Amino acid sequence: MNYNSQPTPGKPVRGSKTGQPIMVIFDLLGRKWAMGIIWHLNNGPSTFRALQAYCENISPTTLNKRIKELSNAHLIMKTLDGYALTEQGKELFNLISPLGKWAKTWAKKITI
Amino acid sequence: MNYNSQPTPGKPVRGSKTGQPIMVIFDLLGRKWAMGIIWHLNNGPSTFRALQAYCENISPTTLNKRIKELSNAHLIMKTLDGYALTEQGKELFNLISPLGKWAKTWAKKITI
DNA sequence: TAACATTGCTACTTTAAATGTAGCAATATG
DNA sequence: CATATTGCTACATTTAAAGTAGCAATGTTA
Repeated sequence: MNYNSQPTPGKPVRGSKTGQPIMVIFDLLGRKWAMGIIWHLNNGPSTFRALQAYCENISPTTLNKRIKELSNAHLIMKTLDGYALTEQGKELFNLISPLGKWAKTWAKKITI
Repeated sequence: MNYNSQPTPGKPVRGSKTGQPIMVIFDLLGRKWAMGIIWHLNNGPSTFRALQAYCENISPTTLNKRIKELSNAHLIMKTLDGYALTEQGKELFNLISPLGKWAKTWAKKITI
């Protein structure tokens, strides 16, 4: 089986030979720093180096890969001010943003 | 820098030296198959082998790691009927479930 | 305008994560 | 008792991510 390194709807990804959209998104977001990048960019456009600084330990190699993948997926784009969320990226952020509040209560419950 | 393999609130994870809950969640869910497992378990309890079958190419090694991590995070648990979502796992599913519908429209827009 | 700083990378090596395959002990089923 | 199923573990291989160095392009300062 041959999986594309760029998760694309309609093409096989890990978890779905038919490329079900939700599985494509899980594959895309389930890569290191992908959600963190989207989370951060909601604060406004950011340069490559600023993103690197935000994602404390990300290597430029990995950051560059995530940027390309998320750009290909039309979730982020390059602007004169740096990388920024697209309209679709903002939509996605709005969907995952409730996780922030939930995570805090979750953290309290599971921490001894 | 030494990161725990089990993302834990309050302990450093990739992306947050202080272990901010949202970063812990991103680290936990941003591992292969983690979200897929939660997604699938919302349909009801599932055995180890059934989960393997659902996550078409997951190796038992990786599945076992994800199960342990998600169990430690109190998102899934073992029951007499197999692995199942905890109450917190159900809460998390409810937060990520809108992604399913959104992913479909996203897929249409980005597919040529 | 020459020197220095910043940005957005690429190249390369090392380390960690995931995959693939085999197989075994425990329990259930015929 | 034989066979099947389940829940793994062990181990080798492959892939992804991290870590580090550095360079070309552009901007900034003296």
